Amino acid sequence: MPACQVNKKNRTQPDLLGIYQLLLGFYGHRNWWPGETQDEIAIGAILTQSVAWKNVETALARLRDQGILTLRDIAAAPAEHIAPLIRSTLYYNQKTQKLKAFARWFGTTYDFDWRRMFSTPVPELRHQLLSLKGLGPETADSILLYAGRLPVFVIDAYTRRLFKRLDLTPAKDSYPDWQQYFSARLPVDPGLYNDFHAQIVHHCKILCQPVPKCADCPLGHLCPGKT
DNA sequence: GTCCAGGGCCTAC
DNA sequence: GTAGGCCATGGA
Repeated sequence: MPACQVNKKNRTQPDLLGIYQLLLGFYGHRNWWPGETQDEIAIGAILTQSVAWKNVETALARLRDQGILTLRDIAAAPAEHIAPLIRSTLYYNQKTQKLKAFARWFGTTYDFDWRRMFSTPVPELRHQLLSLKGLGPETADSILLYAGRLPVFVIDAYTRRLFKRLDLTPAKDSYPDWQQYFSARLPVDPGLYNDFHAQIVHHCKILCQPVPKCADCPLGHLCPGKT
C-alpha cells in the first residue's frame, strides 16, 4: 500500500507549520516568484491565470523581445500588438485587456510607482485591486505577496489540491475561507508565506500531481490519498 | 484525438 | 449563493 493510502485515523497530523518544515527540509528554501522585476511579477500573475507557467515564460520572452518590459510599456502598446505576443497563455484577448486595464490603473493611480502603491494600507489596496476587471483574489494576492512582500497568503489550485489530500481544509471551500484557514494558523510573515506557497507549487509540480507519486513524497505518511 | 494546466467573469437558476 | 459556460494555446 502506498504511504499516502494509510488510514487517516492512524496518522498524527502536524500543523501547517509542520507541513511547511517537512517541505522545506525536503526541497530547501525556494523563496520565489519566477519574475525579474515587480512589473514582471504583476504581468506574470495575470498571464498565469489558468495556464501552466511554461506558457507564461514563452509570452514574457516574446514581450521582452519586443521591448515590452514594464507596465508603462503595456499601457502604451496597442492591444493588437500585445495579443499575438501572449498567445501561448490561452485566452490571450481577455488577458490583453486585463494587462492593459491594470497597467492603465497603475499609471493613473500611482504613476507606475510600486513604492507609492504599496504605501497604501493593505486592506484598502487589496480592495482597489479586486475592483479591477480581470483581477480576482488569487491574482491580487500574488501581486501583494510577491511584488509587495506583504503578508497575504496566496491560495491557488495547488494549495487546494495538496491540503485536500492531507485532509487539512477549511469548513467551506471558498477562497476567503482557505485564506483565513492559513492566516489563522501561521505567524504573520511574508517571507514564510512566500516560501510556503513556493514549496506547495514545487511539490505539486513534482509529486502531488493529479495522479500522486506517493512513493517519493515527503508527506506521504500524512496523506490519506484524497483528491 | 483527448485532457488538463498556478482564474475570473457572467448568466441562469 | 452557486453551478456551469465561456475564454480558446500548447504539451503530454
